[in-house]
Amino acid sequence: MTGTRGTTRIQKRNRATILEAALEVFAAHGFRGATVDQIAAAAGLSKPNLLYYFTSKEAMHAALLEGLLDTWLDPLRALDADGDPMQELLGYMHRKLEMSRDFPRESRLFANEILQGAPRILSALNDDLKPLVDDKVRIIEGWMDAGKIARVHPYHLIFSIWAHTQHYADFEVQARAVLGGEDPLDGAAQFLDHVYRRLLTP
Amino acid sequence: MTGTRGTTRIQKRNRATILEAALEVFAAHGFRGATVDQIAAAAGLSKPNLLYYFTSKEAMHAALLEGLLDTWLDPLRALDADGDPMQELLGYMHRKLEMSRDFPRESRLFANEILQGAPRILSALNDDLKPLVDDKVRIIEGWMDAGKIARVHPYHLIFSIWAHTQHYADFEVQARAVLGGEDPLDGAAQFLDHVYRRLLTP
DNA sequence: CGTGGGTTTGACCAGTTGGTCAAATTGATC
DNA sequence: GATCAATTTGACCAACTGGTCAAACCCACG
Repeated sequence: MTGTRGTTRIQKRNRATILEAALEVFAAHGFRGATVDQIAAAAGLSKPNLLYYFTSKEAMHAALLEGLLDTWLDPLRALDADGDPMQELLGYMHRKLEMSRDFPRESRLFANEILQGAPRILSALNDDLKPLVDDKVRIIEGWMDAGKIARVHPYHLIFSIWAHTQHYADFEVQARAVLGGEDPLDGAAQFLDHVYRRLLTP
Repeated sequence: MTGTRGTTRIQKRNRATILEAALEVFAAHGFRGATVDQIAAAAGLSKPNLLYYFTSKEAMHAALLEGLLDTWLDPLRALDADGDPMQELLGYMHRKLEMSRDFPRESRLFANEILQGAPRILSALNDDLKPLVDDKVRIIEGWMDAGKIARVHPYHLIFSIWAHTQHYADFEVQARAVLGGEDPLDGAAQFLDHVYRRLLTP
């Protein structure tokens, strides 16, 4: 496709188009539920053309997952040891909540992968996710030792934030049904702000 | 298969065996990711034999989902307006958490269905789930009005409990990776008890 | 023990799916 | 505008999938 030179303008455009379509379809139907034909239709390209840019359906899925975990963890990386503890933790929660609103398809893609046992990103969970969380937990424990925030199990605190934000993205249909059509995320920010403020106030 | 008489002993046994196998496979791979052959292998029966007891793959899935929502909501139904508010709400949370431990496959089956947009149980969410939640929310609001528990958004309080318990069941792989192999549910009960006690104490 | 319904299965089928390939078309560069 | 690589596609294939069916098998009951 490209001899020894870098990527073409066309390549760049088509790769992006394909990944956008693949995200849409994988998020809606899961890996096995998605078909290359569906992705091709969503991308407005022919099936053989997709397989000219990505060697397989697997490759498209892998390309999406590759960047995802990184993006997903960016808010946690931003947790600053030198900031105000309550502000930092609430800020982290709010950023994650914004991602639930802005990237629901990415959230579902991730959820699908974890639900199947994380076969394709288990190593990344151990190699990248765990060290990062361990690092941030140490910061949080420092804040607790200093009496800046109340003492709670720091790992479960993070799980709790993940649980909430993932739930509002992935289970939106259910929450919306219960609320009679109202957008669940409308009240979520205020509720969660209150929950964690109350939990962490010393 | 059975003329006019009731179900045979063999039927009862095989139906149960098949549903058990189907739950295992559907929970692990989702509806489209599961194959009838896989279920047959897991059940130790031949594929045509499965289709003798269930008219289609869809029918097996439907049979599983049918009872699931009911089972899933049993703990919420048990929420007693006449009980002690804090005890009732903490008890509900703990019962849900026990279900995460005891029925992780059912939890994943449910999660898969919701993730795909709840195509097969959306009507049940509106017809059964919503009225039940509405009813219990009224009870909770009564407790808040009476000053027995702190005032929080009651719907989001329920979402919060769902989010936590669903997370510990469906994202177990991730949480376990972060904890370095330790069972996430070990510390969950104590953490959540603390969270909701602190949140709801007036 | 035979008989009739309940049960099981090997062989089979049509539709779908991921992927291939040679040929055609397009685009950039001189 | 000639040339060659990059791009696109129609036709095709092998494997898989859900489902069918006639024939075989088993089991209770007389």
